[in-house]
Amino acid sequence: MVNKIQHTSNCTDCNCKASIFNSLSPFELELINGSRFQVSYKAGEIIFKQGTPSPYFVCITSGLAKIYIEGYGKNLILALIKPIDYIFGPGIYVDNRHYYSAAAVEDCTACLVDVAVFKKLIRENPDFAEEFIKRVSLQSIFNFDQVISLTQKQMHGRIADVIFYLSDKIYCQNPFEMTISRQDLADLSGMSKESAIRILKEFKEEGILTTSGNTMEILNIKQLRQISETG
Amino acid sequence: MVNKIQHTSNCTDCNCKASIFNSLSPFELELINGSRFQVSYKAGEIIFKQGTPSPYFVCITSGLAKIYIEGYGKNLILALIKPIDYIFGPGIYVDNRHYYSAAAVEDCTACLVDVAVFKKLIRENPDFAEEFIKRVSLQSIFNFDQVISLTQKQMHGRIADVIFYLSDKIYCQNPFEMTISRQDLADLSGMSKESAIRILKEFKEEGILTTSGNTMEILNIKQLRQISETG
DNA sequence: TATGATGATTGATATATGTCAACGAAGAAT
DNA sequence: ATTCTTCGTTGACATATATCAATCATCATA
Repeated sequence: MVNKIQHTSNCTDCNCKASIFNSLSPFELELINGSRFQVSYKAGEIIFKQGTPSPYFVCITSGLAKIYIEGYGKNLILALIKPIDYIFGPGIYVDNRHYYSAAAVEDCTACLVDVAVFKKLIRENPDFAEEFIKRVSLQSIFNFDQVISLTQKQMHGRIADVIFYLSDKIYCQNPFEMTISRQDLADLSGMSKESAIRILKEFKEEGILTTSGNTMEILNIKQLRQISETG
Repeated sequence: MVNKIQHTSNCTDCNCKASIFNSLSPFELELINGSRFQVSYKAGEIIFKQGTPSPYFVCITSGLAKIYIEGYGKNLILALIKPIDYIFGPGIYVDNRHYYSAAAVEDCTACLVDVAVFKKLIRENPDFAEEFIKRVSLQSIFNFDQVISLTQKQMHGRIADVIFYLSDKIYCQNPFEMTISRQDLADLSGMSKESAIRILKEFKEEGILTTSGNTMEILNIKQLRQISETG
C-alpha cells in the first residue's frame, strides 16, 4: 500500500515545504531532512489509522488528503489537507496515538518526518514553537466554526458551508472540480449521503449552482451566503 | 461587575496554582506574580465575551465557570472549568481575540495573568511550552469526543455523555449537586432545554437515575454507559 | 458487446427533534 | 402575604432528517 520513494531533493532547497519550516535554520532543516522520507499514496489509500502509534509528522506535498474521525458507524471529516500543508495530531504530545485517521482523496505524495526530531526542534527553537502553536490555534478556531455549523445549522446551511469551504479554502476557484465523493461531502457536513445529494439537487433547481460531471460552479454566491448564515 | 481584589498571596507560595506552573522556576513564577491580579465573579456574571480582546490568561481558583460559543441563536458549552484549571483560547496566538465566551456558573474567584508574560515564558522555558502544548492537545482530544457525541449520537446518548462528564470530570462524585441549569445541560448536549428535560424524565422513569432538588444520583451506571455507547 | 462493480440519484416512509404554548414551583421583591 | 420573575416541566404538533429500497449512470473488465 505504501511505496517508499527515493528522496527527490533535500529540505534546504525544497520549494514546497510547509510555511512553518521557514522559522528553521539551515542546520535545523538538515536535521529534518535526515529523518525524512517520501511516500506516495493512491486515491483511497489510508495514510494512518485512528488509534495507531504516531511516529511521523506527515506533510502533504501533492494531491489531496482527508483527516476524519471514525465515529459510531460513520465518519466525520475534520478537514481536507492539500499541499503544502501538514497533518499533526493532538496525540503527539499526549500518548503518541492518532486520534483521527487520514486517507488520500486524490493520489498523494507526502514527506514523513520523525516526531522526535520535530519535538526536539519545538524545544530548541522558540520561533518554530510559536509557529506551531499558532497553527494549532488556527486549526482550533476552524474546528469551532465547524462544530457550530454542524450542531446549530440545518442541512442547507451545513452544505452551503461545505461548498464555501471547498471553493474558498480547498480548490480556490469558482468553477471547481470536485475530487471528493458524495459520501465525503456528507461526512464533511454531518449528514447522510442521500440528504447531501438532495440538498445539492435543490440548490441546482433554485439556480444557486450547477454541476456537470465532477465540475461544480456556484452561480449565486450571495444567496448561498444567505443560506449559510440563516442556518 | 468585576471586582478587583487585593492579592491574597504570591504565586511562589500558592498551593492552588494550575499544574502547568510546576515547570516554572521561582524567578519565572515571580514574573507571573507581578502581572497577576485576582478577581471574583458572582454566579451568572460574564468573565469575557467572544469577540473581545484577550489580554489575560484566566485561572479559576474557586467556583465553577463555563466556556461557550455563542452560535446561531443558541450557545454551545465547550467545557466547564473548575479549580484549579485555566481558560486559554486559541485567539491568544492568532489575533488576540476570544473565540468563545466565559461566564461564572457558581460564584468564582480567578487569577488573571498578562498574556504577554505568558507568551514570554512559553518562548523561554521549553518545559513550560511543552506542558502548554500538551494541555492544548488534551483539550483538542476532548473536543473530538464531544463533536462525535454531538454529531453522531441521538439525544439519549448525548445526555448520557454529559451526565458522565458531570459525575466523573466535574463534580467527581456520584450523588452530586447539579449547580448548572437545565439550559446549561441542554447547551452541553446540543439540544433544546425541553428535550433535555424529557430525556432526564425518561431516565428517571427507567430507574437509571434519581433527582431530588438539585441533587442527582446515577443508579444504574452500566445501563447509562450502554446508552452512551449505543448512541 | 456483455457483465459486473461502484457510486449517484430518487422515492417512500418512519422517527428524532425542535417549537410553541401552557402551567407549576420556587424564590425575590414589594 | 402578595406579586413578580425566573426556571423547570409537560403536552401537542410540525418538520428536519435518517433509513431502506430501487433505479440509474459510469467505468473497468472479461
